[in-house]
Amino acid sequence: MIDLRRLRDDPAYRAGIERKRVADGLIDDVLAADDARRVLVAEVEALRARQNAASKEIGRSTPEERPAKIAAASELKDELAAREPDLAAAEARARELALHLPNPADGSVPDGGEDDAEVLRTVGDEVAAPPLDHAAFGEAMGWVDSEHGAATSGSRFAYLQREAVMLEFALVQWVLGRLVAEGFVPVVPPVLVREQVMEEAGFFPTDRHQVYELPDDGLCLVGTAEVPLSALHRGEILAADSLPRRYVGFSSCFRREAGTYGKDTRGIFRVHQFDKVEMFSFAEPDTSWDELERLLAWEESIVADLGLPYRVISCAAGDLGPAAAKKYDIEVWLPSEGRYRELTSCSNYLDFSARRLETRVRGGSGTRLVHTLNGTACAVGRTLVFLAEHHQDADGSFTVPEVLRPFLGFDRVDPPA
RNA sequence: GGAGGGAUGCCGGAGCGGACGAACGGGGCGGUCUUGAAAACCGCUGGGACGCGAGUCCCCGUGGGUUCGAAUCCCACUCCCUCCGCCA
Repeated sequence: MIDLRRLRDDPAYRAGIERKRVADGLIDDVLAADDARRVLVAEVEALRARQNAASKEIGRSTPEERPAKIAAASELKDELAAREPDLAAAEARARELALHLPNPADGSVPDGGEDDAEVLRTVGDEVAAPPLDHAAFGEAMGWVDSEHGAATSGSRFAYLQREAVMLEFALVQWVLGRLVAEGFVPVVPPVLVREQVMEEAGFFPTDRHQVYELPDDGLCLVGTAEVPLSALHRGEILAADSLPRRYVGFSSCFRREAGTYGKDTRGIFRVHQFDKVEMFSFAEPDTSWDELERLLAWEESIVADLGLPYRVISCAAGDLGPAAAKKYDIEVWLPSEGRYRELTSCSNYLDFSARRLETRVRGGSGTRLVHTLNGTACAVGRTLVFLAEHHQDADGSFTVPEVLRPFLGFDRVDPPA
């Protein structure tokens, strides 16, 4: 949820929203709805004040005076009751419209869409493609069974098998261990959450089409651990000296991938269900930009230690999604496609989701909304995709990245005979 | 799944439908006293909306309802506890 007062008063704030390409007139509609709301708030509250005063007087009156005063208060009550539905309607409308406005893009974010990201740095070499692409390799190794996955659950589902499973848990162990050592609290969160949490975390209504819902129970399958992690301190006021609070969540993630027909259909690059280790920070408003850089640094070190060549981009305004004010993607070179593809990302939401979740900080200059940030520590499936190409040897075997070896009983995997 | 009990401020814990945003205790903050500290004593100590402001309004798990008036009565929901049943 955006800050309506700032939208009214701060032209830069409004400009940040406009850079995200919102529907024509939506901003003005929101402002108009909010103005209408405020007019009614003033009117209804004045009526309520009169009614409250009248009622209080009854309590102080003698029994003889009461009937007349009750009659008078009754009239005020009816007058109030006649206006209240208008206020409720105005509030609902203002909120409904405002929910569709995205968090403004930060000033440092480039203009444009998907193709306008700014490349910040490139690390490692753009190596040539190995004999097999990730999908063919996964099949050859007996790691990925998409055929039976599709038979059981439909397209974009797969059975992950054999060493790939061991690699998954090695990755998770390694990444969790590293981040716990940095002070992150490890969490296995619920993956089914209430619809309300989806809205408060900033995903509904804008991204609703990407989410699996279980209407009988009023629950949704999360697309990332970010959702339950952001709701962890819902309605709480955190002590300033307890920040930043950093959590690292492991969860399965479920995404409908609507609108991606025919895109990335090979292998497990893009599937409906995958596991992910996700970082999440609650930070003080004054230092959240530093926190974003820290998340990025952790992500880079993880990708680099896996031996993957990558580049860091700052996403353009139109590609940020509704909640992020700024987002870095780490894109890894995918040899079989001859281009960089997204592996991880991190974003600063500022107070956008904290406003709906009502998570605040107390201390210093009073009580303020916290800032929330999130970043991918390890998207397992996609990491396996890149490992399959970068650690595939000429003879069709697989070399285990150095950092994962302590968690596995083997250093390399030969192709099945 | 069945039967009961509960949810109040930072914490504990009161609260006959009318002066309750809320007694009392603890904690915290400030002050007096003291060479310093402790003790004692005094004061302060929730969040949010609207407004330039004075101020007004809302919040006692959540959402409705009854009433001139609800922390207090009614309904639904959520969560917690106890007992019974079932279960990986």
